[in-house]
This record gives sequence, C-alpha cells and structure tokens, in this order.
Amino acid sequence: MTPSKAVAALFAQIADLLEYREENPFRIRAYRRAAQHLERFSGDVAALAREGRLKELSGIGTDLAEKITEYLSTGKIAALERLRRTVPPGVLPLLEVPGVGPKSAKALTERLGITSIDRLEQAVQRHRVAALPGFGAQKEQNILKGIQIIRQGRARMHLGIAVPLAQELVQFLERLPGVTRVSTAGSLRRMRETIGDLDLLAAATRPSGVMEAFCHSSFCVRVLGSGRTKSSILTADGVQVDLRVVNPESFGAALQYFTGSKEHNVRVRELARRRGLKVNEYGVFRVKTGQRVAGREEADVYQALGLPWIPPELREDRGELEAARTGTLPRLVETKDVRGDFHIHTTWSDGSDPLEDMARAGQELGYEYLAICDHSPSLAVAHGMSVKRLRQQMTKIRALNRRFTRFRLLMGAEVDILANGSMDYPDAVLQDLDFVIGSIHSGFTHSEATLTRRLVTAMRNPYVNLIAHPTGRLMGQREPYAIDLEAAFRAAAETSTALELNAYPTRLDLGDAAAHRAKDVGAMLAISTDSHSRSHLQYFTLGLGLARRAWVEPRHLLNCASLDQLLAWVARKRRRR
DNA sequence: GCCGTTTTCGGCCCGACTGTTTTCAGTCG
Repeated sequence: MTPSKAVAALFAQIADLLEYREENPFRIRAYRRAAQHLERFSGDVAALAREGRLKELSGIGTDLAEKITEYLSTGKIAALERLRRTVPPGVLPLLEVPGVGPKSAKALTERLGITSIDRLEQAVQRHRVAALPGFGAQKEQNILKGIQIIRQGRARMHLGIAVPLAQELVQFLERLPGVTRVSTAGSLRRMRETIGDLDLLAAATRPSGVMEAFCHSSFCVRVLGSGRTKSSILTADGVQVDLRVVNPESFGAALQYFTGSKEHNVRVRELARRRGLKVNEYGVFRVKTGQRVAGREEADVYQALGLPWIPPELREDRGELEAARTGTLPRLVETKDVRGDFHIHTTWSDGSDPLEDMARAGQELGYEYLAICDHSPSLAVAHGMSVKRLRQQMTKIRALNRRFTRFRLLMGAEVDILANGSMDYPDAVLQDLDFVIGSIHSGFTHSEATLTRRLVTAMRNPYVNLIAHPTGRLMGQREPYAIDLEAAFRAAAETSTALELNAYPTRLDLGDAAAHRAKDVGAMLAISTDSHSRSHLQYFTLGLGLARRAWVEPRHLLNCASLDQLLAWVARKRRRR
C-alpha cells in the first residue's frame, strides 16, 4: 500500500470514530474528503511532504498536513490512537451495516453492549433490538438484511454485465406511455469500472404510472422501496435498480444530480451557494427570490453556474471543476476519433472467429486497421503459434489485405515476455511484423523488482510497441501483480512503447487512475479490446469510457493515429536502436 | 477541519424515503 492510501485509510477511520462520537459533522466531512483525495492521489506524498507542499492537496490544511507528516515519520497518528481508546473496541464494523448509522450504533452498544456484527445478529434473533426506543420490528428486519448484504460482500458488477442490462431497461422505460426522456445515470453513466446499483432517470408528466409499471415489470423480483418519484427494485440476477422520475422541465437538473458523483455534486452546490444560487434535482434557483433559472437541460445547469458542460466521466472531484472554471477541460477522446483496434485474436490461437470474420467486423465498425495479435508458443494453453504457423498466418493476412480498400489487417502478435525479459519470438521474426504486443502471462508472484525489470527490458526491445494488460489484474479473481508503475510509465515514455487500456470488462487494465498518471508521465496509451470473438469488439466503448475517465485526449491515444501515422510511429522506434 | 471571484470568520449540499412517530429523526446517495 502506498503511503497516501495508508493515510487515507487512517483518516477514514478517524472520520468513523468521530461520527460514532457524534462530533461536529463538518469536521467529520473534512476528514472524509481528505481521505478520498488521498486515496486516489497518484503522486508521491512523501516527496510533497519533504518539499512542504502537502497543503496544495485538495482538502489538506495545516492540521491534516501535520498528521500526514507525523504518519510518514512515525508510522502512527497519535490523535487516532487517543480516539480509539474512547470508543468500545469492535464497534466500528457496526457502521458498515446498511441501515445502521452513528445514532443506531451508539444505541446498540450503549444499551445492549453490542460490539460486533455477530453479537448484533444474535440480539436481532432474540428480538432485543426491536425493544429499544426508536427501533421496531421492521427496523430489526432491515438490520438483518443489512448483515446478510455485508456477509455476501457488496458485489459490484462489471460493465460488461451492467451496460447491456441498462440498455434493456432504458428501452423498456422509453416505451411506457407518458415517458418523454430516459437516461442512465449514476456510476454507469460515469463509466466507472464496476457498478453497484443501476441508476436510471425518466421524464414523465405523471410519475405514478411509470413507478407502477417499473415495479410490476418482468425485471422486478422484489420491490426494495417505492415512493412517489423514486423506486428501487431487485432483478432476478440480484442487481439493484433505482429509478427516479421527474417532470420534463427538471430532467437536466435531475440528470446532473443523479449522475453524481456525490463529491462532484457537493462541490457544484457549494459553488452555487457562493453565487447566491441553489441547485437541487428540480433545477437551479436564486436563493433570495426562489426564481428558477435552469433545469431542463444538463448543460443549462452548468451554464447557470458559469461553467461549460462537464463530461460525466470527469465528475469525480478530481480537478474537473477547477478545469471547467479556467477553461482547461480536456478535449476527451470520442468514438469518431478512433481509427482502429489492436490486440485481436483469431482461430489461429485461442480466438473463436477466423481472420476473415474479424476483418469484416472491423470494417463494419468503420476502422482503418485491425492488428491481429495471436499468442506466441510459450502460451501453450492458448495454442500459441510456432514461428512456422505465424509465417503462414502472415501470408494469409497479406493475401486478405489485397482484397481490401481503405482497410488493413496488421500482421501482429501478442508475444510472451519471458522470465528474463526477452521475447518469445526472436528479433528476426519480430522485425517482419507490423505491430508487436508484449505480455506477461507467467511468474505473477515474482518480486516487484523482478517483474518491473522484466517489463522494462521488454520495452527496450525496438520491436515491442505495446504492453498488454500492464498490471495483470482480473477483477474479482486476481490482484494486480507487483509492478513499480511509476518506473514502468517512465520507461514506456522513454522507449516509445504504448501501454494498453485493455477494454475487456474484467480487465480494464490499466485502470483509470493509473492511466491518468501514465498519460501525465508522457506514455502513449492504446485502447484494445483483447477480442477473442467478433462480439468482443463491442467492448471498445468500455475502453473509451476508461480513457475518458483518465482525461485522455486524442493525442494521447495510439488508436487515433491514421494507418500511415501508426506505421511511422512503429518505424521510428525501430530506427532508434 | 477546510476554505474564500462577496468572507481569514463563519459558513459548510440537498432532498427522498422509511419507520416510528403524532410531527420527525435517521439514513442514504
């Protein structure tokens, strides 16, 4: 764990303890906000501390800067140690139970002596909780459900599941009578890599009919909650879907509100207050007169605050509001900027569609090129190709290319980076390819120094153009392997080796924060789908979302190069040897 | 505890829903 993440965890703990003690809510929020900023800070906190620049970080003032410095030198925060002694041990996990806030937690520990989730469960089963003042049978059942949710782990689904489900739901809602507009919102609209609940927004003049239809639809197996304008249901797959319905005149404001993030919205509303305005899900209003000044379109909401529209992918309170205010928002990459996809598998190794089919699918997407990159021999499980078979495939690709106009299959390969950093094909073979991907598929457990050296050695090979799935993570299955990312990014920038934004839904590797950092260090990035069939090419949109979350502009992305520019880029690295 | 395009002191986002209440507190996002 990096020092900034460690401090973030401690600040979050301080916030929890203060919350339990029911202290000043604004002080609690200050700790939480600082924790969130540190959590995703990708620079070097220790270096900032040495230079006395900690207060430049958002949410860090004199006091918290001192606490960070204290942690960096002693490994502890004395104030936290003191705080811990004032609260019954084991009580903090109670706050993790959905439905249990500080007030409930306090009542549970002080009146019933409950200091763990196990004991809370026992107390519920003996109906001792319902007997507490302010509690009741229903609340007791809610706590029990909350405990079950914790035990199962709050499963977040990946975008490959969330996006198609959301599309179905949107289509369903659009067909309902009286519904004029529908949009996804929440973390899905922001294209976060995993999604907790699906958030949907609809505009309708009569919300009750929409609510009714939604809660009685075939999607719904259980209604979790339902009010006049807001309902939550559970689908058969266990996905929670929240629907909010507003008047058409409020659609923009509601979309802004419901898209979040929470942190972004808090900042937006603070900004509004300073301008004498109030923002809620119904519109933007003057505080003094109550006069409504915006609300129908999302862009109008931002405009009322003197800001340009901010793309949803940026709305994480990571500097987007400052950029908007100063007119320095990035010109994010869009679908229309994209010329091609790299990292495509076929039946020549472990793909399920032949070369011809992948080529046709690429043309249908309007691409100029598609890099065919099947596996190298070391990856026997994936039917890695021998040199002989690779040469055969190249011959086949050349023949196919003669049939295409304004489209080209690139002769490529996804080549294993061996334990010593050398490549699984000799240079004499690599030099005949158009495009070479280097991948680590073994030795995940080696030390950080070993793995980083291996990666950097591969980047120095003049024929290696792209490092695939740089951290090797598989969501929910495998942690990223130990790589010194900072060193890897620098090496990528120095050697003109692109880093992959793998768009496959369980990879999304690099992740958004790492990709942002890599871009800032000067590394070239490339979205690729790692397609093993035609249908996988559609995952490109997930990679695009990831790139946009990383503030990536067309100039940072190899996919936006024309075929000629791409080939020239490859040639430049080869000449440098 | 942070922070300033009205403020270096006095603010700090805003509303929906639930459950247990006779008018609202707690929790959530």
